[in-house]
Amino acid sequence: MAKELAKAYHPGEFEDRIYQFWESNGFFHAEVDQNKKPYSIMMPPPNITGKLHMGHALDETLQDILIRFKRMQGYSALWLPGTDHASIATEAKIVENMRKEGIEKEDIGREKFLERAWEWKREYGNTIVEQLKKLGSSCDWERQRFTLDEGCSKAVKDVFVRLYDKGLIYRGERIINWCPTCCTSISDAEVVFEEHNGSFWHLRYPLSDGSGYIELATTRPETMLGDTAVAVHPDDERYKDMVGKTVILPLVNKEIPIVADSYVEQDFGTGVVKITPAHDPNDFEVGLRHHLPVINIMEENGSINANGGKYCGMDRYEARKAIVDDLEKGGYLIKVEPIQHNVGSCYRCKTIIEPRVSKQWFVKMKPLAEPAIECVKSGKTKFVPERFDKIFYNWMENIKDWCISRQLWWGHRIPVWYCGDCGETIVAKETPCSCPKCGKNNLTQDPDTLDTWFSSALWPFSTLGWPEKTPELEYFYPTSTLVTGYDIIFFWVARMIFSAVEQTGVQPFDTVFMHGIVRDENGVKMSKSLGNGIDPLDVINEMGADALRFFLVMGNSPGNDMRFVPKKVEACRNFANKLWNAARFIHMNIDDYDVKNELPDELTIEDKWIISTLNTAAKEITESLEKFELGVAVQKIYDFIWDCLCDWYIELAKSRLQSEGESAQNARQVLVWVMDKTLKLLHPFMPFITEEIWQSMPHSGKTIMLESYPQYCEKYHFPEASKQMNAVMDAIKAIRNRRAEMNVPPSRKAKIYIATKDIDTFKNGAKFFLRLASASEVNVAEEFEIEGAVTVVTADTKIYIPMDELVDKEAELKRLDKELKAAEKDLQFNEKKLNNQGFMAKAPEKVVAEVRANAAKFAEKIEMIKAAINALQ
RNA sequence: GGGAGCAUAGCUCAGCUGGGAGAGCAUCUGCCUUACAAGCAGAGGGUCAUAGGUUCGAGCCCUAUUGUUCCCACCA
Repeated sequence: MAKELAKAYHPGEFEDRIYQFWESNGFFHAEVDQNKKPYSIMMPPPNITGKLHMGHALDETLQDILIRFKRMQGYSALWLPGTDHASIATEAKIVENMRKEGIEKEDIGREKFLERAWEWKREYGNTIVEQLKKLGSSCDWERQRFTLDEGCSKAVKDVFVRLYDKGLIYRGERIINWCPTCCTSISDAEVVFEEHNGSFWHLRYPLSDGSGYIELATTRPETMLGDTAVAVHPDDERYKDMVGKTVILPLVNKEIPIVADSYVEQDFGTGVVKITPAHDPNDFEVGLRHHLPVINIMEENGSINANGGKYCGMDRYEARKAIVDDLEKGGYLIKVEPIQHNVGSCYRCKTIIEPRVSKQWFVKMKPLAEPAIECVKSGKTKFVPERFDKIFYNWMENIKDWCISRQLWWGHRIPVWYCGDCGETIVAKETPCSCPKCGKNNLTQDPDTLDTWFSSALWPFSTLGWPEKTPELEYFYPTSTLVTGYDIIFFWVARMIFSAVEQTGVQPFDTVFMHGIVRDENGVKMSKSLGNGIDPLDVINEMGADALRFFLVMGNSPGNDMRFVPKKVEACRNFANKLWNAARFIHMNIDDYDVKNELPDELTIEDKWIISTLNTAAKEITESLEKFELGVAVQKIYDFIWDCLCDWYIELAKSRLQSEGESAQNARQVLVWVMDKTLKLLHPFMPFITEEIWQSMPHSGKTIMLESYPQYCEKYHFPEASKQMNAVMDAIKAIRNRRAEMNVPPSRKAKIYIATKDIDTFKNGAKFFLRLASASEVNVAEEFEIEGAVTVVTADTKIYIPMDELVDKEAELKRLDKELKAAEKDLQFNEKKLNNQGFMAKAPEKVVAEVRANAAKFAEKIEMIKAAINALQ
């Protein structure tokens, strides 16, 4: 570690070195330790295909702040990192790469494909992890996990079998969302609805008995190939007579019935709906109610299949065109209306999804949802901010069964085998050698894999060794806090809750700390397609990780979105620079001396003031952190460092430091002590700079990150000294203010006369006026008789500055009069309250006392101003 | 259709359980005061969206309204 600090703050020169120092010393590692309380966070595993973006940076920063804070508070703080195999995204990536070589995945087969995938994972899967380190993330890398590693696989199989045995996993022909590009089913949560400008084709289907037509409208005319009925509302007078009749399906020339179903809205369109059970979720339901055949007309890639007759082989949109043409030619098309409607597309590839009946595996959600809701209702898991529990309830209460099978190869393969001989279905954790029913070994495993979120849903406990009862699971589980964005409540948070409650019987985490999205400077969501994303690594290179981290929590409240504003990052960098220079100042003063990091026996008023202020700050910062008010905490520490420590205490200390002897030595010690505590308070937010400075200061211990977090301490509470110091500071500010108003440069010193009842305080503080209020000489007494002076009044003082040539008696009187009026208004405000019986009777005593004190303060000030006016006249 | 958030200084946003409104940036004034011009000392700037209500007291709690963003459901 560097002993001396470089002349300017250049984070790039030490951040990597410090990270290595921490990591190589194992400071991030957390152990089961019965002498400590556990605190645990499971990192939301980023996709192995991912690249660090601002969203990660925010998420990681928040977690790191919490974990460093708790670690310093003495907890055994585990932050377990890992990555997600991201089935669809990764498989798409591999397929894409193979295509460049002219290979399709079917060409090489499942095994070879998986070999490639694992190879890809080995090569690129850790990229994002390495990037996380740049942020200073203090995770326990020794415990890093992967959602497709052996332990996770074991947990996944275990859960699958348990749920199956309980009847909560079933296989069935259902209508699911099909992505023709990814060629797999996806869950409801993975469908994104967007408004599209489409067309509403009005068609006429002729009645079989030749008595006329029935008119209906559709946005997807190609699906008519799979129509198996036409539906009207049972109460609809217009069509009452037609129910029970049949129509001839145009182009297909098939007779299909007209059924009555209350699903149809009479007022929408023509009040008639064509029913295509195989390709529309609502129609599927209608079909079930009326026992209609289900005709699948589509291939996996979205083209029309053999059931589509002459349209077979055409892409769905090509077929749409052809069918509309043919309908028109046949006289079946009445009109085409433009319509705006919502169309679902695949969250990953944006392809318009196709509802399609197919055989898939599902998790029965109702029985799982109820205990999960209860888990949050009872407060076992709390959302921060609270409002997110409503979103959670709403989703959970209306949840449909979860389609978990994916027609992909990269992922957890479904642990189900089918017997080729007797048709038995075997669900097992281990590959069975033979069919338990017929004894033959003609078994084939289900080719599908599971939804990625099925394995991430187990993350809080699968990472700790579940289903084994490991010491880690025992100690760290349930985990303490989950930090994540509100955008994945459904995908992940909700699924972790119901999975944990079902499998482990307890909540997966005590608190869910939600954050928002990082938008660009104009409030637009950052996205690859818009190219408005900002690379956190670029920001780190330019401003430092500490500045980026600080920015990400400053002025941000839980659950709210934020904007990335470069100017603000710069302000945070400037703050780091400020601290850096404060440290350099201290070095300048201590390097030639032997200075201990402990408080001297004798403390001056300014020492007591800064110690007391720091003490209060420590209390408030801790409280804010415990309430997840990180933005508030960071503001407090910013104010303390910049305003209290740098702008005041260091300035106040300068005169003492220039002297020799004990007084200077005491000042050095206080500076070192205060800096030490300050660095610790700041460390969770700005880990790098605090370590770098801390190492350069007198200290014991190996690293600041394992030091204890400053706590409020009664013996550092000095209310009286603080009050006195504040009186002096008020007077200094008032003088500066007055001089600035009169445009007097600081170089122009002047004598000052302080009239006050508190002579001791101001005689004591006289030296501060010399340096900080441009005084050439300070006189303190109860009263002065001075002609033609500039007068400054505070609650405790009346100060005369004889600067004859600057004194304009008229202007001075005017100014004093203005101040008098202001003070009188203040007094009135407080007196009004004191005269208010309701206030006196009902307001808390503390508030009343405060108002009383204020009234007295302003009354005194008024007297001072009046006296000053008299003296001037 | 259901639900949620937001509306505070010119801009971007804080304001924790109700006790006379804050920060950063921007603007203006004066300063190289030997840690820091990535700085120092000052200044200006707000009917806290609107209208009611509760309360001794409301930016904060309640009701309604307007504007805005988002989530869920879904329109054949």
